Amino acid sequence: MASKKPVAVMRDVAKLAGVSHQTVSRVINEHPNVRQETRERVLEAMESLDYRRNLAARTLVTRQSHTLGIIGFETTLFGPASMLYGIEDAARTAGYLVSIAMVRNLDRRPVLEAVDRLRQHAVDGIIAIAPKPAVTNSLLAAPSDIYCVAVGGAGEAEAVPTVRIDNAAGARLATEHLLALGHRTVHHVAGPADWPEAQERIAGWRDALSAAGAAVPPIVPQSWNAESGYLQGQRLARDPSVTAVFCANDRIALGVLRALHEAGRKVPEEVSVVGFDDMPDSGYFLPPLTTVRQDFAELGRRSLTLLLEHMAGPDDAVSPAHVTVTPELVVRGSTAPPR
Amino acid sequence: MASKKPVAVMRDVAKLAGVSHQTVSRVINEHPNVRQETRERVLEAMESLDYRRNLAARTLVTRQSHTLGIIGFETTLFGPASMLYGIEDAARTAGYLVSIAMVRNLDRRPVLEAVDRLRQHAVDGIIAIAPKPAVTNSLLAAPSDIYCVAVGGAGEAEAVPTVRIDNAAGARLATEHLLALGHRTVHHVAGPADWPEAQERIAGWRDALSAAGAAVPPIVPQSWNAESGYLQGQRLARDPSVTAVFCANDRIALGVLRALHEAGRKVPEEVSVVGFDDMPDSGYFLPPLTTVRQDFAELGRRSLTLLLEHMAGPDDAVSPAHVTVTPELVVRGSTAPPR
DNA sequence: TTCAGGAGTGTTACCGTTCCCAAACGCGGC
DNA sequence: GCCGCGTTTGGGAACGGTAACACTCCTGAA
Repeated sequence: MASKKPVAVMRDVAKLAGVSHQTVSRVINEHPNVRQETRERVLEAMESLDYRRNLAARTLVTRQSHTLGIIGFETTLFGPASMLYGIEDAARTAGYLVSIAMVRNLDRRPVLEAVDRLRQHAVDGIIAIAPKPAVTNSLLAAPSDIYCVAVGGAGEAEAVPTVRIDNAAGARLATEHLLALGHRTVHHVAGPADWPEAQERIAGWRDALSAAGAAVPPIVPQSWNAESGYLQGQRLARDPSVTAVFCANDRIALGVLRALHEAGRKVPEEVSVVGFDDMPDSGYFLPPLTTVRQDFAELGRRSLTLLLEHMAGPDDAVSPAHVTVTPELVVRGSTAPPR
Repeated sequence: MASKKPVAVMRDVAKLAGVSHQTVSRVINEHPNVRQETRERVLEAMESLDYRRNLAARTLVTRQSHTLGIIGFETTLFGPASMLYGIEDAARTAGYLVSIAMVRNLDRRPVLEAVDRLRQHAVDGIIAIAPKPAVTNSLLAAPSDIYCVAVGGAGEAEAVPTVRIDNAAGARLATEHLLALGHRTVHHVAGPADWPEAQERIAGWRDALSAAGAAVPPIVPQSWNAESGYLQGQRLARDPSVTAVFCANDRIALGVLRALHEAGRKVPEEVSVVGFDDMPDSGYFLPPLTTVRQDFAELGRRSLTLLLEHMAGPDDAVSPAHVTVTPELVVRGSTAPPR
């Protein structure tokens, strides 16, 4: 075998180029005061030795790992996964590596443990994809020498900078679309009561109904998944006065569609349905789902920008502490005027 | 403000405990030769100073970062995202942090760049979630001092250790289920031709048909998404002899279901449909989808185990270089005997 | 001619660990 | 009482970078 590889270090490069290691350091850090000729000689030496700098050594002295930490929850779902993707993409171009620390539940303990784990690995900043108050609060309790940003959450007055979409506006968009089609009111299948995002969507829906003078049907907040949509859909299907349903996300909408179908109520002829998220295949539901599109990847990118700005100089406050992205209505085949 | 925090280092702990830094090091590394009383004194000092060791310094000298790298592709999809989740979970309990490097396409260049990026950050090993030959080949071209494992791919004789599911067996399961219901043959909507997993599913499907003496209909490999399922579904819907369709994944199946529905062909009464993957909401399709379940998280966990074993001692070859997980048929409402 | 100042380079210290080796200590056997 | 040996402890030297500072040139103004 003998796949000996005497990994080249800075001294080797320096020796080969006939300069001091400090000059090599200056070259890789693009320090201006290096003669062009010297620089080239060093670069050549680096090339021929296949040199790459030891980031651990650099981190040790600079206290910057050029690594960002992400705290994630249920990142198997499309939304969180896309945010992760967006963050990683932006981080890469900004010269950062991304490390992940997932939490199984959103209690204080696991979140703090995750922060701690990332901190030991000297991450320069943390983005939390876990939009519940418990998480942002835990973030606040984290050591203050580390920069944190939360993405996808809600809450106005959080002390932690946040990137979020305007859930209320999205819900209004959906509700107004249905009202404009001529529905007398719009029912809502809400997300879990303890998620701010679900609350904001409820608020937006309620606002739109009130503004139009429409009745506000009761809601029964449950879960984000298709099953809870199915269960609530069965209830709604039994009520002949229901002609329009706004679902807190696309998965719930999928369950509602199935319940309506099984009850023999045609969509969109008898009942219109709107979702939220615009998952990859929502356009292939039966019927293709009208929904509110969230640009998750954009959310991820924005959160990274926000984090980097805060890291650069927290006092500058270049961008506001809370960034809001506006969602967009995508009209497909699941909505129509009432008969 | 003045949130000064003179982070405690090993020397501080040593001083407080009245020992040398070396003894502190022995305590945190659980070296046996430390007197019980001394150990306790040191632990107490660590506690009171809120000491945590500087991993960069440790990495510098041990050349082990206790970080694992993951190369991912399209990790917004449920499958890859779940594998990532499974890997992270297992890595955490094994004491590793996970860093991710995503690639936008599977050419050699981006993959090698990803390897390089991870290597600079001194990861101890790499798991590639990107099951195409181009990737595993690139992995082989990577510097040999780093351990690599591929997950979710196919290929028997790869030089890179692999964890995969038995796609052929899964496809056979699906096909045999349909044949057992009484269908004369089974049509297949395949995945992209250049994915080994798609090829294996084709092979399994073909095997099952041949074994039963059934005709083997032609296939038109396309993509993994609902759209391509929809397009192919429209073609199949026009052919009245089609009574059973096996789809290469659940998303394709969703598209096929929509095409059949639009063509007025009832599922499962007129046509049976089977998917592959068992995505979270497949049970709420119209009708609920019979499918082949892949345990993605398990795949992730296994790949981590394999990697750790190889890192511990490549010669031992504790477990075989290629681990195969068996999928499972989940029967729901989209399959029935032909009329 | 002298001197200030900046560009280009080298010298040395230091970041916080772990590793290597030696020293101090305790203990049983001669 | 002394020696050999194993346990416990400490003192340096790495590890591979960056930061601070000093030193040489060279230029241009006084």
